[in-house]
Amino acid sequence: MCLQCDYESLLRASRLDVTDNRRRVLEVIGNNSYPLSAADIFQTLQRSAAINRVTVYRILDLLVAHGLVERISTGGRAAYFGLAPNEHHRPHPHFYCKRCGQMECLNPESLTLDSDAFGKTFPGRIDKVEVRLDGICKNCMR
Amino acid sequence: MCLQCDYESLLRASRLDVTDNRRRVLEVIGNNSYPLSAADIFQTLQRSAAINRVTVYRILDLLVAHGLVERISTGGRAAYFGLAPNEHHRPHPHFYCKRCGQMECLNPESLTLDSDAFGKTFPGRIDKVEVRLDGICKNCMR
DNA sequence: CCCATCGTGCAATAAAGTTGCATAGACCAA
DNA sequence: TTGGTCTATGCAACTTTATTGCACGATGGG
Ligand SMILES: [Mn+2]
Ligand SMILES: [Mn+2]
Ligand SMILES: [Zn+2]
Ligand SMILES: [Zn+2]
Repeated sequence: MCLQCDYESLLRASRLDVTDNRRRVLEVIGNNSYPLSAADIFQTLQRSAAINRVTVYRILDLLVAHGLVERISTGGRAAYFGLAPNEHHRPHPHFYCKRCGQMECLNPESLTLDSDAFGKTFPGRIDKVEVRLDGICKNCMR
Repeated sequence: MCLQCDYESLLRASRLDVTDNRRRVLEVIGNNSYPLSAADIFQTLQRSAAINRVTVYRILDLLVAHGLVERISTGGRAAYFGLAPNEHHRPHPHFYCKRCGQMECLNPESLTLDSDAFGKTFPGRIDKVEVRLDGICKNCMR
């Protein structure tokens, strides 16, 4: 959940036309405290007003391409989506429960790694560093 | 590439019957210096002797379940497979080139993170830590 | 008004992986 | 040897997740 983010402004800052659907997709992602799958987002949106599944995928691609949303891989098949790191959100690792499929955001301090130093010596372009822990969450443990 | 691994012994040590197909799948994975997709593995195997696509998937599942092979996620849709960490192979991060789809194994020292300490305080079970860098590889850069 | 562009919907398609079912060989007990 | 059971494999069908092609309506500038 991002209380400091104004989603319309975020869209405009990326020079994207603000449409209802784009704002709604970004809101669902930004108002949630953990990343969601495209199916989750689609279902949530459907509850308030009709939207097409393909439109959701296209908007997700768009928001990822413009750096507003981050595509996060899971140990499973579907991608998850969360707000991309920005001034209010530092990059952080995620935990993925392979039993219930819920993803958790971990504290940015909890696991640190010095990728800047590594990037200096790497002979390619690094766009993103993803740290994911897989396992069974607290709820699914008992 | 693992020069120290005897694939038949690895299978037997996991109490798996040694079949031609299982040995061949494990060999393709172990003899390669970077992780491969199921499709890559299937194609490679086809070149030496016929095998069914489904058999490859089933063997991969089996080897992953027994901890001989590691399933590695990419920024894309298909999973990649590499030898699981063992006494000869320390866990290490990977780099995934989103242009050519090639995955590289990075040096275990290159990016370190203290997940043991974190695990102590986490109220769930952590089975695996995956660190992946996404970007464009040296070859695709120019 | 005309035209171009854009956002969206809907149907079809694609990519990656999974499931159901049949069969052939291995193994074992009688 | 026979009969029974189990396992690995193959093949077809299917599922899940995502993408593409095409149509259409809204918008906005000349
Ligand atoms: Mn997060
Ligand atoms: Mn590796
Ligand atoms: Zn769970
Ligand atoms: Zn490349």
